[in-house]
Amino acid sequence: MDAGAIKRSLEGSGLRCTPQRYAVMAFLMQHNRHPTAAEIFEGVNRVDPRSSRATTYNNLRDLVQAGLVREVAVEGRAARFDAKGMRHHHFVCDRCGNVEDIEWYDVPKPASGSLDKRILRECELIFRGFCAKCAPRRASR
Amino acid sequence: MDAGAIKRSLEGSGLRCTPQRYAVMAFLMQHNRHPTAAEIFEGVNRVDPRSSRATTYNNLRDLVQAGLVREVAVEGRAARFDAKGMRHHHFVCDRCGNVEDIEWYDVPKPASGSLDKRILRECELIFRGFCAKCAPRRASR
DNA sequence: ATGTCACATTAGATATAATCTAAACTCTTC
DNA sequence: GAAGAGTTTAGATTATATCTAATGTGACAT
Repeated sequence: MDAGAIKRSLEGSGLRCTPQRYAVMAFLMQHNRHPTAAEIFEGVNRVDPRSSRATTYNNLRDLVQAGLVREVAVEGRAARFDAKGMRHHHFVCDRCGNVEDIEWYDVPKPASGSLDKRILRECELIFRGFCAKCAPRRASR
Repeated sequence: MDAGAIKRSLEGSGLRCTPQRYAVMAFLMQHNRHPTAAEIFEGVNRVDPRSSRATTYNNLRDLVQAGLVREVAVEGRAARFDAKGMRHHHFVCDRCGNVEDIEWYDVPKPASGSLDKRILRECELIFRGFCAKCAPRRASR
């Protein structure tokens, strides 16, 4: 996705394309490592248009509300974010905590009885285990 | 699960059955609402044997390590916990943030190609949408 | 071109969640 | 009853996120 496309998707969601907001979005699209807010803040400021912490958080909130970014559900302290490109599931490493993408495939819905009156919007799979880097060393813990 | 069973499962995992630790475990077994650490702390102290915050966190960590308790993966600030009884999936309400259980059913594993060198231990589904209480009011947001 | 208004950004203060520290306590075993 | 591993404690500290109030910015009607 190029610069114009990011701009259009922001404006299509009723958000101005400010340098700070653009930078957050662009950073997320280049990194599919599911960075934390702190990493995004740092990464965005390593380039140039210095953005404050509050702005980074504001923009992440706005982007999530606009549906352009997803907050990834993982246990652990800091929230992690993910540009909503291709759908995918997540793999969380028990040892190093990294979150990786797993190719998307459809998941069977629960029986309508167990859903009850709930309205289902989406679902996501979380796998756990050892990532490729940690698997060989899994003895130490 | 009665008092003796909790005691036995703690000791079976090499953990002493202290009043504070017992209380955390018992609280989690009575509430399948996936309380946060703060709620557990409060709930445990509402009864009696006053337990400090650090102890509550220590015990939660120990119980998770022993495999008796699961830390639930949800986005949002505070970690949530879950006594590992029957397996189940989770439903997170977009509006009120509550986490509810969905009856367990088996989930197809990813193609071994997309797993690569990773070692898979378990997987969990997270559904999102509106819970039964919020579904009728879903317009306001 | 300029006044205005909604939207954005900022630094720093504040709130919230989790962990650390060092001392004290409590079993169990000898 | 001394010793040692494991546990608990209050309070300090760190990490993460949000709030505040002032300022900046751009679109648009006049």
